[in-house]
This record gives sequence, structure tokens and C-alpha cells, in this order.
Amino acid sequence: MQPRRSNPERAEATRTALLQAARRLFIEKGYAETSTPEIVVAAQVTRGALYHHFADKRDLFRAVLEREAKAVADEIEKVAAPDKRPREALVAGSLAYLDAMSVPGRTRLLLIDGPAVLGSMGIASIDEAHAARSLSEGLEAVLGPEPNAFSIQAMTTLLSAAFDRAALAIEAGADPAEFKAAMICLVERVVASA
Amino acid sequence: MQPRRSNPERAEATRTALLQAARRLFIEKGYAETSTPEIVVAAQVTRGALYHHFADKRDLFRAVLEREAKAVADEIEKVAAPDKRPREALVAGSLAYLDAMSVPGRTRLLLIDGPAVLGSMGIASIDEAHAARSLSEGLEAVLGPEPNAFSIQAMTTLLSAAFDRAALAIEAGADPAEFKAAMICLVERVVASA
DNA sequence: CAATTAACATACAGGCTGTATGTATGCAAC
DNA sequence: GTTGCATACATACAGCCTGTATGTTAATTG
Repeated sequence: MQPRRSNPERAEATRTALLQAARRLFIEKGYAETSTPEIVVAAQVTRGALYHHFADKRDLFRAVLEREAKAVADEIEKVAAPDKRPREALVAGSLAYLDAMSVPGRTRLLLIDGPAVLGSMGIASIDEAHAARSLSEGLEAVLGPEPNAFSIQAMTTLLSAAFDRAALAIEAGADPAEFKAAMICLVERVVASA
Repeated sequence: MQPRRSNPERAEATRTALLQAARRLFIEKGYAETSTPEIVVAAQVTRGALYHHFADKRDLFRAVLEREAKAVADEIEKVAAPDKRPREALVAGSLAYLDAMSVPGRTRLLLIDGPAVLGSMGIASIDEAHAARSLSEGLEAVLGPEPNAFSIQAMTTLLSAAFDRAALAIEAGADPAEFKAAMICLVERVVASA
């Protein structure tokens, strides 16, 4: 249609089309059940374009997940303004995480297929660097550097898991208010000593 | 070698060989990277035998997971003797779960590949009926039927997730004592109101 | 002992992944 | 402005894998 487009423009458009089509199909059918022919048809490009921009199917999946994790992290940072007191920021960030993860398909991408396809380590390097870090900093801000009978690092990991399953439950149809309340209750009991 | 074997004996031997070989390979390489030709070579049978005993590759995987989940549940029930007081039984069961899940490969089977292959619902119907149920009953025994600001059902889900990630962390090389301590601390703070 | 059936074994069709090779267009230097 | 190169694809192919359909052997049953 456009008679002339610069090379970077073409490449960016193709990349974006692939990422969007892949994201939709990965959410609808899962990673394993989505074939690269399907993806390129949906993106209106060819498999050649896919393998030109991405090393393989998994690399495309990784790129989709990095975008998604960044979107989640952005939504959290939006509410975790530094002018809030630590405890309020922690609660606000917690609720923001659950809201961000309630975008349809995000739990499947980041919490179900992600760990299986990229490994529980590979996924950790993607979003633990983003979302779970806010939690760790929030806990440390409330509890102080070396406080209690438990390791902050370990407790961060455990609470992060609880957050994730709360998000899964909510997407699966559970009452959001019920799980948000339970989650906030859990966090507050952990920081109760401070 | 054996000149005569009854049909049920043969079938059971074949089934077991397939389950053991599949379990080993699924743990070593993951579900997606393990092919049915590999499995039958390891089990010293043919693909015909596999598809005679199991509907498809996923069905074999499901059978492996049911065995594994049952083994975990058995180890928990072993320590959750009914003569203990509720709170002690809860702590003992918690530690037993983490020990049971530290059998190499179990976390990958039950917590990583399981949800991705069978769906987070399918896996729930396998082990939530087993392991997480003990937790739910333990919590209710300590807290009473309808106690607090949170739903017991929801809190069970959240704590269960924390348990799972503690098991993952331990298998990934983290200090077991550190995560056991944090986990017990978390449980005790939840039941602190009682 | 005849017939049936369980328990496999073998062969095949279709689809998918990744790579190798071919092509056209933007871009840069001269 | 044309020559050369690199980018951005497009096409074709080889190998593997899954599930099914069909064939075979041995145990069981009436």
C-alpha cells in the first residue's frame, strides 16, 4: 500500500505485527498449541520474516513476555510514587500488581507458559527484575535492613508466589475482592512486627 | 526371557516401565523436549505399547503426575497423625510437604510442566485434591469455621502457592532451613489470631 | 480346541520446526 | 547516478514427531 517505506520502518512494523499476533495466539491457545504458520498468517507476514527477526519460536515468545512484564512493572511504578510512606506504598503496589495481572491472558503468559517454556530461572530474570523487586524494596523499607526471624529475601519470594496465585485465582473467576483482602492481610501480618 | 507370563502381568510390567522411563525423561528434559520415541527406547518397548496403554503423550504425562502427587500426599499423611494437636499437625504437615517436594524433579513435574501441559485447572484437580486439602483442613482446625477478616479458602490458596515456591527455591539450590523457617513463620502469623 | 480378545508391533499420513538458499529493495559511497 | 553491499524478507527443503490405522502373536474363554 505505502509505495515507499524506510527499512527501519518496515522492520519495526513487521516486528510489532508478529509480536501482537503471537501474543494473541499464545494467550488463546497456549505456546505449545500455537504454530509458527498460524502466527505469520495472523500477522500477515511469512515465516521468513519471523525467523529473520527472531532466532526461533521460543525467542519470539521471550520477546512477547518481556513486553508484558514491562507493562506490569510500569503499572506498578505508576502508583508506587516515592512521596508515599513505605507501608502505604507497599499496599498500593500490591493492589496495583493484582490489577495489572488481571489483564486477560497475562497470567497464562507470565505464570503458566513462561516458566515451562523459558524455565523457572529464565522467567525469573525477566520479571523478578521488575515486579518482585518492588516488593522486596517495599518490604525492606517497612521492616528495616535485618529485622526478624525470617530472611527478607525468602519472604519476598514466598509473598511473590502468593501474589501470583492470587492473580491466577482472580483470572480463573474467583472474587477479586476476596483475594485482594486475603493478600493484603497476609502482607500486613508479615510486616506487623515493624 | 520369561517363557510364560499372564496377560495382566505383562501389561502391568509394560505400564510401569513406561511410567518410570517417562518420569525420568520428563524430569531430565521437560515434557516438550521429550519425544515418545525416546520414551519407548528407554522403556524397551515400542510406540505401539505406549499408545495401547495411554491415549496420547499427555495422558502418559498425567499418569506420571498422578503417581507423583499421590506419593507427596502419602508422605504428608504419614506425619499428619490425628493424635496431634491441630497446630502442631499443621507445622508438621508443612515441613513434610517441603521434604516430599525436595525429591529431585518433583517440582518440575508438579509445579512447572504440570500446569502448562494440563492447565492450571487440570493440575488442581490432581493435587489440590491431595496436598492442598491437608492445608485447608489444618487451617480450619486451628482457626475455626468462620473466623477472620479473610476467607480460609482464599488464604489456603495463597499459602499453598508460597509452599510451592519454597519448594522450587529449595530445589533451585536455596538454603532449605531459611525457606522452611520463613514458611513456618508465615503460617504461624496467619493463625496467630487463634 | 475353536474363537475371541488383549497386548502389542509396524507402517503411514500430516504437520511443524529450523535452515539453507534465493530475491528485491533501501542505502551509501564514489 | 550507478555500483556494491546489506537489510529484509520469501521460498523450498530435510528431518522429526505425533497420532492413527492396520497387522500379528499369544493368552484366555466357552
